[in-house]
Amino acid sequence: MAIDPSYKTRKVITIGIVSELTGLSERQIRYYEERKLIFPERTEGGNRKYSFADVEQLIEIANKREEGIQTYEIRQEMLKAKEKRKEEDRKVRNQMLRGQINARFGIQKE
Amino acid sequence: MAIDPSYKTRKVITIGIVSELTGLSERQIRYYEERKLIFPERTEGGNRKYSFADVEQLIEIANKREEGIQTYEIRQEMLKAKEKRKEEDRKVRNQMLRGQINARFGIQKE
DNA sequence: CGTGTAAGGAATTCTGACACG
DNA sequence: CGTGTAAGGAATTCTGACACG
Repeated sequence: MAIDPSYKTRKVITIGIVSELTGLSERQIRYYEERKLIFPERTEGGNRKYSFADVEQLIEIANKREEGIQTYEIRQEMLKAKEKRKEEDRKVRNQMLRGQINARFGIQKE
Repeated sequence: MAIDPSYKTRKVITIGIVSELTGLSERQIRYYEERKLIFPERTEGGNRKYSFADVEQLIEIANKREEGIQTYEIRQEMLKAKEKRKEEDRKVRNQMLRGQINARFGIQKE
């Protein structure tokens, strides 16, 4: 969740390729960045770099746009989903912590 | 083995990024292609596109070059390894075929 | 053999703006 | 709001060649 240089999340694809992969115009892709729906990295020279995860994200955005959903709403949904993931993460951490405690001090029934 | 548009094998990375990822110069990367050690695709405009698998391949090549192995030898090793994979594949297919036959006509012991 | 480099040109990408709506 | 486009410039990539070794 912090150090993940995997194939899916490494930002290595230039905008032209992303355009081909998604069917979106470069204009659209840049605009969705402006609306904070996507967050490419940059090369030294300033060119955008995307990951496969970004490509998938863009395809989802394209689908929602086709349904007439506005970028602002899409952003709200994304933020909501992010909160949800955080909540899930918190629960898992608690579970694990509980597990650690039980392992050390024995299992208290009830 | 034929239709695999996965993150690992999709050719989507330009040579500049590959250079950063591998630590090799663009000159070296192009030369290894000339020596048939790597096979990028091309954009419409003629620019090279590599996959993550290519990047890994290049790193292996770089390691072997550091050991002083010549590109010709590296190519020979690659071809040998490829033959080996084909052989393995052939065996697996035979196993599966045998399985099919047994499933239909019963298992002949000995 | 393997790699660096300068050369000239072409493909790619960038930003800010105008347009339409 | 979301997208197209022309504009000018900068970053990226391409090929073929010369150099060294």
